[in-house]
Amino acid sequence: MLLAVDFQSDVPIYIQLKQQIIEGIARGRLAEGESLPSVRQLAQDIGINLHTVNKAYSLLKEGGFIIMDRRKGAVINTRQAMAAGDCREKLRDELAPIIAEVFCKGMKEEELIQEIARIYKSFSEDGKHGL
Amino acid sequence: MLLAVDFQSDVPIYIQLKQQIIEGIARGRLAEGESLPSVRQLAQDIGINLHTVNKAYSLLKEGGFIIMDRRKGAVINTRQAMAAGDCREKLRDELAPIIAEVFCKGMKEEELIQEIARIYKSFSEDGKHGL
DNA sequence: TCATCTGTTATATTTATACTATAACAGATG
DNA sequence: CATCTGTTATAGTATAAATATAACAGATGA
Repeated sequence: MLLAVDFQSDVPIYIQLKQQIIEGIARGRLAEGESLPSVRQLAQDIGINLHTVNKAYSLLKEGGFIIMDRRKGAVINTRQAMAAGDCREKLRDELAPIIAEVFCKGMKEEELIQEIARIYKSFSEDGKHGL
Repeated sequence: MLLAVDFQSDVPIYIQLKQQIIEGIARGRLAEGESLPSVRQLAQDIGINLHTVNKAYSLLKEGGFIIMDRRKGAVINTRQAMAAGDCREKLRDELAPIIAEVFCKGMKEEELIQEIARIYKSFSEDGKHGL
């Protein structure tokens, strides 16, 4: 899978990597059991330091998205393992400021939900091919 | 309106202020035409530097949420007519990583939309009292 | 066995951002 | 005229991001 890092972004590189890999899993481009490049390889490919990649992998491991295997490297975990833990509260804290802003800007509930549904479906439909 | 700053949070103080004020507008606790405290007053109340408050106000002004008036200070702006196209793209960029994560964790579309609707309604219902 | 790859850890440095501190200026207020 | 306002400038400190090297133990394949 191709990872594109924006060095001008105010989003830290290790966060960009983490997000893109999670999106890759959601879209089925990274299937369960598949291996990610080694921290050194990926760092070299992108042109960044291996510690930056390692930080992204550590977050993914912490979130249950990957498992570190001494032989196979970073392996995409099972969906069941990813589902562990409740994410509702974290989700609300992340969404509230975003929704408040578009609410003030006059976006209607139906428009917002339509936008959400569109993003969600973009994952589930891509996933059909990957799984 | 009461502003509660979490000094332990990894979210910068000026972002917390901005978000809470936008939420205050969304919930109708800050009505159109109402004035916010002066940067010096608010900074003293919270116990932070006036520049931190000023940064939050600058972002709110930039986003069209308030208007700086030499006499009345920071005044809550009239509900903005949404610049639809511009807002949508930013919205998608912010939502995609969040939705990808809960998608991987197995949250169904209906659950997600229900959660979104709940947050949205919490604004529109609070707004009934304020407006 | 041995060279090579792996993740992991440690330490140090540079850079950027967040926050604070102090000061000053121009416009508005009473 | 003293006092408040937002705004700007400058400088300092603290923390986080990213880099640069280095080393270690486990695993791999020749």
